[in-house]
Amino acid sequence: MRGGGHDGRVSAARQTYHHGDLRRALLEEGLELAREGGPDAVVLREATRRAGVSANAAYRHFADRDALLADVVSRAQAEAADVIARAIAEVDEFAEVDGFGEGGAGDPASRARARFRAVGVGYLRFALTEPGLFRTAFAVPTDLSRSASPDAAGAGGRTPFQLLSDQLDEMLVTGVLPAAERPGAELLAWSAVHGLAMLALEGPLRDLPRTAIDALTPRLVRMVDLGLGVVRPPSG
Amino acid sequence: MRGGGHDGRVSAARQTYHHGDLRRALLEEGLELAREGGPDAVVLREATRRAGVSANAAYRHFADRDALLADVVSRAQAEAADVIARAIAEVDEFAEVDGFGEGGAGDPASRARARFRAVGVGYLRFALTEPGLFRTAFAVPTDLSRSASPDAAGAGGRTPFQLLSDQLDEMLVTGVLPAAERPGAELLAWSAVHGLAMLALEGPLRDLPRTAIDALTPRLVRMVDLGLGVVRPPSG
DNA sequence: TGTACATCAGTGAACGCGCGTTCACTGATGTAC
DNA sequence: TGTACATCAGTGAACGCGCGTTCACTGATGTAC
Repeated sequence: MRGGGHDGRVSAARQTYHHGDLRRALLEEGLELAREGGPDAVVLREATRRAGVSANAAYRHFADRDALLADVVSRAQAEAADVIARAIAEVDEFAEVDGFGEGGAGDPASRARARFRAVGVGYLRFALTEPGLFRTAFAVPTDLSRSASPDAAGAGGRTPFQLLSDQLDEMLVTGVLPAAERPGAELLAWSAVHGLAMLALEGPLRDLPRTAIDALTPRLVRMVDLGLGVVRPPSG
Repeated sequence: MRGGGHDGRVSAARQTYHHGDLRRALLEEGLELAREGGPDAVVLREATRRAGVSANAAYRHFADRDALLADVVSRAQAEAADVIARAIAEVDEFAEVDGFGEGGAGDPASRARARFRAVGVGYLRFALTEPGLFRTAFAVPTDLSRSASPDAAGAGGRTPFQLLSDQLDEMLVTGVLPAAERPGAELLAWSAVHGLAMLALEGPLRDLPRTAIDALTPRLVRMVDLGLGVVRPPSG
């Protein structure tokens, strides 16, 4: 309520000459465009059109189109973090209800593994549920490094990368992950889930039915989990 | 020599009214454009410009821009297959020279593993050496399914996917890969290397030095190898 | 061997598209006195 | 409480860009007789 008398989304037909919160409105429209069509769909003119404002009004709030896109990327990353955090939380809830059965799903090591796998499951869930936002968050071709976007954090102020790091740390502490494998392990794990998402979204696997990808997900996170955790390689 | 008196690449200033082999020339220029700037850089007008021909001359040989791009994609995939096949061949050469030392690198199982890992090494080598072609071969966003491109085969008439399949079959035969893990294993392995390549090329890891990616490569293929090969998961 | 003619493979000009961005401007707001 | 004025946040029109694609055309080639 710090602004004027407006609250929330301002509809296309506005009364006042001044918009009141155009910056936020453009960001919101940009995010919606990204949701619908990925990063390339974040078009300045379309965002202003949807906000019911002239095309160049955007330049009062963003240096240029890339500045808007950079902010949209941050928001998309935050949404990804939320989905991943929720997947992790599901593991914990499940364990509390009936997870202490056979195999000892309740011990710290197993919990660490389950949470780690949940990061990958959440990542892929986000990719398949929100393909446009996913590509905006993690596959932006242009150079957006100038903005760096410190507010990319979603769940609990943590980025997707940090959520992944947290679980790897836990695996290290609980003895599931060899210390020698810890450095850079984020990138190895990230590569696997990112690759499946990209192949399914805009790669050669685009025509594969979504159920096939869903079936591959647990196998993929299992592969990463086990592949990272093996202490002594059998050969070479 | 079945055409006229021309041989190989025709230079920009050509003598005859008829080009002689414009289709091939446009394909070659298109491939070069892809090499320089990825799939988006495959621009019809630029290809004709470089071939020293008017813009619409292309329509005598390609239905539209996407038809040209589809053919370029096939060629890019063939180049990828060549690089991968070479990586596999290196393993064999290495084993013949001095590979029969400690650990038994010469036995069929180890050879199968080494060849399998070489597929990933070759894939990543291609991605980092020819980023433009790589993205053209494996990350084309548009829908190119109509062309299907049966001539995407490079080395020995095999596609990158087939080369990968071959090695997985060998792993199965030599007992390295459990039979239950074989179906769909291509996609799991492919995801890992594809993900690292995409993160490094146009994702959030774009600023990571190439040496860092090179250092990750052996760890990644090892992770996949071991993660796929574990028969009995320790938990859940 | 010569010639008429269909076909093929080019040309030059133009269209429409939608974009990002800039220009000179004007309506609304807030502040000093 | 009123007023002058700087500042802020919009407007409308236009520019230039490069693209894919279409149009009506023309030069070169090959083939039937």
